[in-house]
Amino acid sequence: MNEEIPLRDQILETSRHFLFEKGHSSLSMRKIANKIGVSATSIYLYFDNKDHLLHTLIEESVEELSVAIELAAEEANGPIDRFEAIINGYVDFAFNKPEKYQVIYMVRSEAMARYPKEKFRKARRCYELLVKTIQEGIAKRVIKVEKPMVAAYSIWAQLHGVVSVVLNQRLDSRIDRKEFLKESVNHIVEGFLVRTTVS
Amino acid sequence: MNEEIPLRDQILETSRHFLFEKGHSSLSMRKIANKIGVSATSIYLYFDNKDHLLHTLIEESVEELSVAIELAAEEANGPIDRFEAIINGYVDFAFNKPEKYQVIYMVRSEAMARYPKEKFRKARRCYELLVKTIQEGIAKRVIKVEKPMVAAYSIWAQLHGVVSVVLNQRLDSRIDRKEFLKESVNHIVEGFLVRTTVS
Amino acid sequence: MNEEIPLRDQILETSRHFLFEKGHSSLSMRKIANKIGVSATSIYLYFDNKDHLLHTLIEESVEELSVAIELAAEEANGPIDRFEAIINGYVDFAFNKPEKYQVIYMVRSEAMARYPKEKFRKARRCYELLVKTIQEGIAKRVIKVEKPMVAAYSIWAQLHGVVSVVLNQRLDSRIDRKEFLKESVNHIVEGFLVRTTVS
Amino acid sequence: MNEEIPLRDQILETSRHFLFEKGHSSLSMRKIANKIGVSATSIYLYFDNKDHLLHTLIEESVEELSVAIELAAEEANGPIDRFEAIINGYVDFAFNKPEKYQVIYMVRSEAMARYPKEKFRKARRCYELLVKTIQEGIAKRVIKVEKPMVAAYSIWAQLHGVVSVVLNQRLDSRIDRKEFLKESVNHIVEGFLVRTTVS
DNA sequence: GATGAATGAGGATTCATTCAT
DNA sequence: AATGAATGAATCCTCATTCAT
Repeated sequence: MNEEIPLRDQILETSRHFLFEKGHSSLSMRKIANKIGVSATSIYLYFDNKDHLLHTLIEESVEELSVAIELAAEEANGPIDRFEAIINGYVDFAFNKPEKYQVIYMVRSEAMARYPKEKFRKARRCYELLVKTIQEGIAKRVIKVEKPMVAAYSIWAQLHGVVSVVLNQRLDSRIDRKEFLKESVNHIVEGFLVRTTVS
Repeated sequence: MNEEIPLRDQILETSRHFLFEKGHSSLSMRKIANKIGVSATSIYLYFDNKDHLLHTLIEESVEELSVAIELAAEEANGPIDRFEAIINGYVDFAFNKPEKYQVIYMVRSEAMARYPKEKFRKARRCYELLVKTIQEGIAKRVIKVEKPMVAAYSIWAQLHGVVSVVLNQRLDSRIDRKEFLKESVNHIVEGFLVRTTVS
Repeated sequence: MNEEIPLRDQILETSRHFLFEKGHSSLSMRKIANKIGVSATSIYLYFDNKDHLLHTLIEESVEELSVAIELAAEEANGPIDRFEAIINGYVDFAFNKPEKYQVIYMVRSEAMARYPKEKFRKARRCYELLVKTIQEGIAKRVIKVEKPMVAAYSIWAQLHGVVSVVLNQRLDSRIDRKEFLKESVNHIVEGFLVRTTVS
Repeated sequence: MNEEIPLRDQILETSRHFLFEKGHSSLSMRKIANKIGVSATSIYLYFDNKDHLLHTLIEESVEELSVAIELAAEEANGPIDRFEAIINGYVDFAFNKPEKYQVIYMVRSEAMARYPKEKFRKARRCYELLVKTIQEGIAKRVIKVEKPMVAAYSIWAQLHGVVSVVLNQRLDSRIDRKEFLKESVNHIVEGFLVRTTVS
């Protein structure tokens, strides 16, 4: 591999790759090391143990997703614009960096159980941004939602469902990915917006 | 464990339990056997190997979900009723038999790659029921959808997203499960129905 | 398999087949039973254990080889004729019933260590016939050998070497089996015979 | 065991020992490790798997036998001398390093089927040396053979038969090993040599 | 005669991790 | 900063054998 890239990053990158391609249970320290071309011991110079590696993976992905969404949101004007920016930011991240996106959801219970609770809060940052945006929309009467928190979580959950189906290749082969995605996101969003063009 | 229950069923039950609680990668033949209180060898009397066990698990869950949905659909009158029955059937199954529901999605790529393709088709049975129901609804002008197949898949994906969030305990603790679920399902469904009570 | 054949014989036959095709280490009671289409337990109705089965296998092969050679020897007139009959009997048995022949040599030390010593003596029956024949030949001045016992063993060993090479498929592909065999046997025998056609 | 000897060599040595004493089917990675006093895992630091270990064993034995014979052949003058040197080289190797000799023939079909074909060719090196020597002998009219290739293979097969009988302890206890060997080799060789001392 | 259910021991192999260098 | 050697525990799976029926 490219020798310019710091080993730590190579480890994270390779881990993500394995996780994405082969799933959690076939991620092994040795395989990572072999793929990179270093000794397995070297990984321990950067990560205390496998859990630490996995947690770092999650943490960095969550952080990157948060930043991506925040960046997208910043450029938006007005709540509707920002609302859509957040959703598109989420979907775009998922498809542009699927390996990083998957990490957030793939590493399940076992590793998660040992994941420091406080770091979960970070993950909520952009969720709270969504809640705030919805509340603004309500105030400006452009978004129609009863419970912003519930709506925000629901949107997130639905988006995740839609994105997962595509990324996990569970989509029926007769359906066009892009069309499916556009339609689905549209459907998720539309119910929340106040119809401006009533005849 | 209860000695009345056939060992084969105990194995399946225990496997599901492990899968649900600890995730795919910590499901081992030994652990299953130990939990039940039999030798690991005994499992091989009922299943050729771990793959066979996992595939049986998936197969039975898919079958049970299909039957549950079909049963719910049968009792319905008219496309809208049936549309809602299918969706409720799905959600109810997920919450009444979460371990069985999870199995369908949890056992990922590795094992799936070796899962006989023909059995996937069975899984589509209730998906096709949904498509047909939507098409009927369109014919009767009670459902408004451009591409029934895309819509059906989208609904399924969104439902799965919503259900997963709850089952995986990723829901914000301040949000009430039931409310979240009701609101979400409502939101997923409503966009498709032709508004009958327009003022 | 043919239901006419007694199970005991089917077991022996199948065992020989496995031994010949796959070697000693992949001969398992279950595989034998599966191949025949009975339960593994059934084998124990006819054989106390695996050792007993193997020993029976050896014993029957040795017996059959002995009988074959004795039969061949009986028909011969005079020591030279009988000498050649014995050798041809050995070689013919090896090639007509290779699976039975191989059994005699294939099942090695481990099982042999537990093989009742007295049964080894049986195996010597035709060896002693050879010794006696040689001695007769010496008496009649048609065979020229200093130590009949040594010669007999040597002949046997050389024949086994030659036969093994062919049966184990270790023969160079450019060499014709039959020619190799004929030449080799010829060479082994000829040194012992008194040249009758000396000018 | 001696701690001076590299583990890799100890593994090979111990494997040979097991193979020789107990036969192929009771050679297990664990047993090897236990005998040496290391963990079974350690073997995998030097050999990819059991096959690799077995193949290495064969390869090294074949190589050593080849070298031994070539060395013996080099010192000889003239084809007859060399002819005998080769044969003696073979027999001497078998008796001086019986464990290494046995390896060449003992590891049968199963493992052999996966043995890289190209390495078989190496094994033929000294066989071809024998062929060449016979051809030289024919040219110089000291060896009388019609088909050198066939003869070479036949000699090899007969030698192997004789050597095996002794090494496998199948020799009648009343027969002296050395005498048996000397007589046998003599008998194998003599037929090929042109009688120089005709009266 | 024959079997199904069950098991303890052992098979090869992989794993995360440690330690001395 | 990096590694080679080593390991205990775990993985799936197969084996010969037993026992009740």
